[in-house]
Amino acid sequence: MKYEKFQAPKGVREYLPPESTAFEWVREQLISPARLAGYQLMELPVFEDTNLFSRGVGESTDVVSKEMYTFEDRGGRSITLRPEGTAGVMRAVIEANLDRGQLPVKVWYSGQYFRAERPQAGRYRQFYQVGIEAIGLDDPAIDAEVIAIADRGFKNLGLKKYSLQITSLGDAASRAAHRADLVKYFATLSLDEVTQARAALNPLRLFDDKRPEMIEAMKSAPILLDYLSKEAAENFEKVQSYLKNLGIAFEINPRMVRGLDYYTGTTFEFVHSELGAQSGIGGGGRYDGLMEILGGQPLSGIGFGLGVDRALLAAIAENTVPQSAFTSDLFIIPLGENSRSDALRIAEQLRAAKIRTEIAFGDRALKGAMKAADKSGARYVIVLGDAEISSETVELKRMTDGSTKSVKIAQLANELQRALITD
RNA sequence: GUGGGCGUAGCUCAGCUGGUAGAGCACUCGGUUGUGGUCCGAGAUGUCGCGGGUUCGAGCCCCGUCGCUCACCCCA
Repeated sequence: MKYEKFQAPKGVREYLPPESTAFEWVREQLISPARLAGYQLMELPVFEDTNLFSRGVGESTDVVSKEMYTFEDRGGRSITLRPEGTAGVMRAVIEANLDRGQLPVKVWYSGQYFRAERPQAGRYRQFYQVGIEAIGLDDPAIDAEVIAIADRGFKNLGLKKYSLQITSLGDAASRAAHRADLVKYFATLSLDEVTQARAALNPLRLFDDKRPEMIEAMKSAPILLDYLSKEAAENFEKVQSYLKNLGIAFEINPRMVRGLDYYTGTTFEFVHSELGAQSGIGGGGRYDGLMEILGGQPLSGIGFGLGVDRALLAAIAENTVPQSAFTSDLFIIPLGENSRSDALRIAEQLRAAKIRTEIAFGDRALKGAMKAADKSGARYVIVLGDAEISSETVELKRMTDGSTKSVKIAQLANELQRALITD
């Protein structure tokens, strides 16, 4: 009787050895700048009350209207697997009253997110993001710092073929004035029903329409940047000057539209040129009303989410991933049943001394075990048989040149530590 | 959700106009008794994604299904 095999659910991306090493590296490079800037970890649930997202992210977004993994739990609650990170962070900050303490609240997070889309290059149903949020202060210098942290993450990866686009969605007054004129402008166009519906939900979305005739039609549409209030315009100017001073290249893209409704003010996106259709490797922006909408104080915040999967694809495309598979310092080959126990004990002691140690398991011939040691990339090898155990001495073999040296087992840790430094 | 391409050994793939499967790499063992990387030799492995149909006969044709992939859409 043979059992049927299982497959991973559709659209999930898994990282197995040896590739997982690269994934781990990318994630670390992306988030380390945030740690260095004083952002602290927030570890949150992957599922939340469905309303948190429909209210926070916005009903008009595709993310909420057709991409959420929503189900009822055993208590009859409507639960949704998180499609993005910011709403959950806000909920936790409000719930724990972190916004009553010193501001800004600076946090980072990392984990998987879920959207029920058709899978594609760089687009998965479960994907990984790292992100940060700086909550509670509306200071353009924070905007610049947040962008700089994201940019440093990509620089850490060695990426070059990416660009930063920024714009400002202004404050409430700016958007209201613009929206009125935009709707008037749409009336002069003959839009099909679907497009009209999108425009009704969020007029800005038409700027993202990729059909040639729409791109043409939107060319003379009023631009939000021209409607910024004096204060919003000044803020945006400051952000730009800070970025210039930081030496971070950017271009202003007044037609940029983000997929989440909560964005206001400074908004940005990192785009990589070698990734095909799914080119966004990260993005974020300020969200003035989000916290209040979610039942908290009317505080502003800004943050970003960076795509770990896509950043990895970008690093692969630019060939910047280091070849750093795990290699051990010492490979122990026990010969015969008697030496197994000693091999385990010696390995344990060496690891306690931070020496990376592997053991050849199973009943392989010595030749096969040596081969395994060689392939593992181990720098030294010892064979442990009856003779070695009774003499308490092993031949420490250096794999690079095959040379050996007699070493007392008790002295192995010291000897290896010395040898590994001078090598 | 819509459309195109694909699905053969662990991996990369070949398999001509239908006649019941191969290569390279990897893997295991060996080249005399306890020392790797080269070389030589030997060996194991597939319900040809799954289900149904056409046919004397299907990996090759048809339908369905699952998955992968690319694009639309959308976004990380």
